[in-house]
Amino acid sequence: MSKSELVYHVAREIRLLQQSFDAFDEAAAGRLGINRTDLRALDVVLGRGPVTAGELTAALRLSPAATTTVIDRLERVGLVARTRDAANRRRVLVEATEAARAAERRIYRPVGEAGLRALTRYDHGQLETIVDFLTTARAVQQEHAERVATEPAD
Amino acid sequence: MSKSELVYHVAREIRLLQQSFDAFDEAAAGRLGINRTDLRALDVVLGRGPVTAGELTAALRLSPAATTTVIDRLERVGLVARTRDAANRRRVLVEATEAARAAERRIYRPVGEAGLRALTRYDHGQLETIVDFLTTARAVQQEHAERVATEPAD
DNA sequence: CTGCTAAAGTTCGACTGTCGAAATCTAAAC
DNA sequence: GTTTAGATTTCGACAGTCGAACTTTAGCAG
Repeated sequence: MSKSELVYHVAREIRLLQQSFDAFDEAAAGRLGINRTDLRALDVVLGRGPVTAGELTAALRLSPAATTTVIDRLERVGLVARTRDAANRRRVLVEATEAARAAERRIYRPVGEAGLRALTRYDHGQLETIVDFLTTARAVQQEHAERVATEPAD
Repeated sequence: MSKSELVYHVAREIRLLQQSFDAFDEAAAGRLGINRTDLRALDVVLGRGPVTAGELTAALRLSPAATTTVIDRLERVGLVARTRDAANRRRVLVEATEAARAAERRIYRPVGEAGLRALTRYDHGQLETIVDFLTTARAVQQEHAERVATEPAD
């Protein structure tokens, strides 16, 4: 394959990879009977441990009002528990339940392990190339997201 | 950096890359004054040329009803034109306007070019590694999306 | 032709997720 | 002890999506 063909493939594969992540998230949300926003919230809670409602608001970039209902929904299906912070009773702490951690194991662990296994196929230099590529791609993407967001409207 | 550190970085960078794509789409939608669904629809129309409402419904995985309103919104802001197919007057053809193509040039072309430039830094073998990585990652992701979607509920 | 059935979109009413503003409850400052 | 500020929730309104019913057009059987 020529270099320009490879470049074309990279562009194409990136799109497909995005779509496959999307499909995975959709499947995970469906499996848990929750929507995508709630899944993102659960991800944050599972990843960072007990978190305040305010932190969740910031992490999800939602309004405080919306975050309240997100927590309500997750609590109602038993994936999250709400407790008032003993040290500062204005705060609400949101924590993943055992059911949520079990779901995490069932859903995310297998794909994580498969990912790691797949990466063992690459040698050290190849992994460096991959990391470099991912970092560069992200930098380009962020730079242009910034440009598009700030550019004059017309 | 050790191999296991590199593997860790790959996982982390993938997450960040996803987020940066998300941020870019958000910025693009904001710039055009439309929502994310409408942006996806516009993407399809720009990419495939004139498309029927039914094809759009399939591509976006929306209901026909929702697709109608997507087209309504895009038409109202002048990014898309609706015409009845002369050959089969039940069909509605949706076509990108010149304004939409101009927006595409302003928003997407610079990032596309930057992406291509960035890829020229890699030699042939490195590009092969990158393509292989992307293809593998997608395969893993798709396989597990399938698993999660079909697995028994508990 | 005529009438019937299927196809492609649209309209309508209901529901869900999100928001801004006002309200509630708690902590801190004076 | 009253006031001010902080964290979350409640409330009313609005946008996006859906399923079901409806409209228009095509294709076909008689």
